[in-house]
Amino acid sequence: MVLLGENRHTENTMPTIDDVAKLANVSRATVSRVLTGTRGVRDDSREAVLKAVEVLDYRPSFAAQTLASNTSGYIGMVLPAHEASFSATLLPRLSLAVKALNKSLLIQYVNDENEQKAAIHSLHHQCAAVVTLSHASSDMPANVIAFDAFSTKGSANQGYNYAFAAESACRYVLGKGHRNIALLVDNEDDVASKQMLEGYRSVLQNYSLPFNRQLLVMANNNIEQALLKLINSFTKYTAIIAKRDSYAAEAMRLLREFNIAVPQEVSIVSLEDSPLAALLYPPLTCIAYPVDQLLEQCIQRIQSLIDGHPVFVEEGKSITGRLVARASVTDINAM
Amino acid sequence: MVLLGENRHTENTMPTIDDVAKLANVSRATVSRVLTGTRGVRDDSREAVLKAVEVLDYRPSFAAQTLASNTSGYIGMVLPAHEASFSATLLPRLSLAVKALNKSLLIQYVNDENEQKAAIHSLHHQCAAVVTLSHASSDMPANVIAFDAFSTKGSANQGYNYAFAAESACRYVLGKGHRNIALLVDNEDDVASKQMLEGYRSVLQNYSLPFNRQLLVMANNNIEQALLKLINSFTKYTAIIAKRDSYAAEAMRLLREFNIAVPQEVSIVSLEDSPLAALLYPPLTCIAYPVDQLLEQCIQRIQSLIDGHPVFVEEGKSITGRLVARASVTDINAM
DNA sequence: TTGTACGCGTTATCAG
DNA sequence: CTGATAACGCGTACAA
Repeated sequence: MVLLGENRHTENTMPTIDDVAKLANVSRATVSRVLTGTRGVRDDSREAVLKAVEVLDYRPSFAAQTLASNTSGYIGMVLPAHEASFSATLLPRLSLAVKALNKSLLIQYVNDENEQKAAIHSLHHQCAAVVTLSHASSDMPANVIAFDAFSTKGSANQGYNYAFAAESACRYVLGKGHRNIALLVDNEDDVASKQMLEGYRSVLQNYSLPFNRQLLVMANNNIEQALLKLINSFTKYTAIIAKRDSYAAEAMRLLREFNIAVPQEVSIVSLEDSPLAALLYPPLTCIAYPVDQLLEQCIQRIQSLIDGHPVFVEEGKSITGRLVARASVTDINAM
Repeated sequence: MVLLGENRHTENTMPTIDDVAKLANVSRATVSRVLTGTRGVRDDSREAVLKAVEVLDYRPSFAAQTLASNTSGYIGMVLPAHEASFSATLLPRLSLAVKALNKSLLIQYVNDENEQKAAIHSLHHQCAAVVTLSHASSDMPANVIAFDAFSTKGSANQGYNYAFAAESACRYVLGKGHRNIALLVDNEDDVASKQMLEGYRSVLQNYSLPFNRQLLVMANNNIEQALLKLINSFTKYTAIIAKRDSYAAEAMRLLREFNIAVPQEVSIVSLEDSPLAALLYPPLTCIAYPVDQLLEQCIQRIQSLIDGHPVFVEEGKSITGRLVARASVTDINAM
């Protein structure tokens, strides 16, 4: 038997600002000043302080800082647990940005919408800003940012529009001669999924094509089952538009098991374009989700939330996905 | 004495424990007691407090709590940015566990080992525990946990042993008749990669097979280039053992481009088994990285760090990966 | 330029 | 069981 974690004899004497002050022969205030860089400090004092900091390996306490300054040092982030793979691409960059702002990233994963609301509620007091995935309800506190929907009450159509992306995907496969297009979304309540459906239907209407409810498949946290239902139905489809790469990947896997060739018999487009997309076989055509631009906007928003500046949003600049053509779509006309 | 609350007219003020106390006609202390459940409180007082909390939508400030209680409410986590996809599988579960412990998860991504050290250093004072990926140096503070290597100085062989996993993978493909096995690792300095190499060499020795340096390929953050070098060399190999699923996936992609069939011409095994593994074509055989067990150990360790209990680790129970046989390995003998 | 004193929201301590 | 009061570590007017 091995004993781990007997830290009782190591008295956790974390050095305080007073220790530094004492060692540098100055007052607490001076130490604080050189660390925060607020006011001018005489050079020798500054050096003495810095040296003392070095010697003691002193780090100011985040907690005490936020408490004293009345301005939270935290940026909160609440994420759906099932979005883990996606949020992973966000996290490193957001973490970096947050560090640049001299703040700390506080993260909480949630399983459903209720937990999400609760988490946001419990966090938004403690944080300078809290960003969350998927559209926030309209009654959210002022300092919560919905990552993919920045729309403030005044300005509509900001943020990413899944309807537009779905439209692009539709038109793309339609241009390749496909007329029976299945749509792969999350579930009934998901706002993005609703938007996708909207764009999908609008394009169908434009092309005077009928809407077949059988071709609308909702993952509902069990993409395999949902896909099996589609495959087993005798509905005809030659193209699939998936909300996520993982859905597309699962579709590929299943189709392969049923000896349905991609893209010869069924073409697939995704609205994500994660690293996964290029690794699949065949490589996945995407309307790429514009993480970079969204991220930049998000960071700007955080910035503005921190220092009170109002957000500056260019009106015409809506964010749209880029088409990344790969091999998962075939041209029916050319066959 | 009754002080009328004239502080309510500023809209941005979040309710404090004093507000609750006033509304419930008790003292701060009582409020704190019912909220933390430390001491018994008369029923009517308790109810009054709870009601007041409800009315004001009061949430205790994390910062103030950690400051006052001298026991940090944070669990820190520092992660390599390039491990994003992997850490994503960890985060949700860890977040949940942390919530259960009534603590908050503080995350920081880093780009290299120096940043990692700095981050750990800056965090470990503020946090009850900080967990990090990849092996921590031996001189780490007592409250940092290396997720995949729990070994304290005294006890060897705790945590996950990549050498053992690599051995398993080797023996597996050797059993399938492969004799020329390439090894795909991160880089020279990575401890896990070193372990893999160790296991690899030991098995080779066991089978009296020569070690060919050409078959050792290091990704060095550019897996594609590294793989190309292997492919372009005229070294013979019929099997590849990859540290990560993404490496294996990239290998599959590249081999396909060069018209090398997997698994007919080259078999592949990975030491990870992420969701990606089953989605690839052909599905990827793995020595599965035991996230679940590691996670459980990690959480126990955090627990023990929090409440000072020393943790008991059963000596014989070393954590090993499970073989998940899929289609990416072929039996040469049977061909 | 520097130091003093106070406040931030909470928990711990001690007295009733 | 409850209530005052003292920490906790730090920022910051205000005074020197």
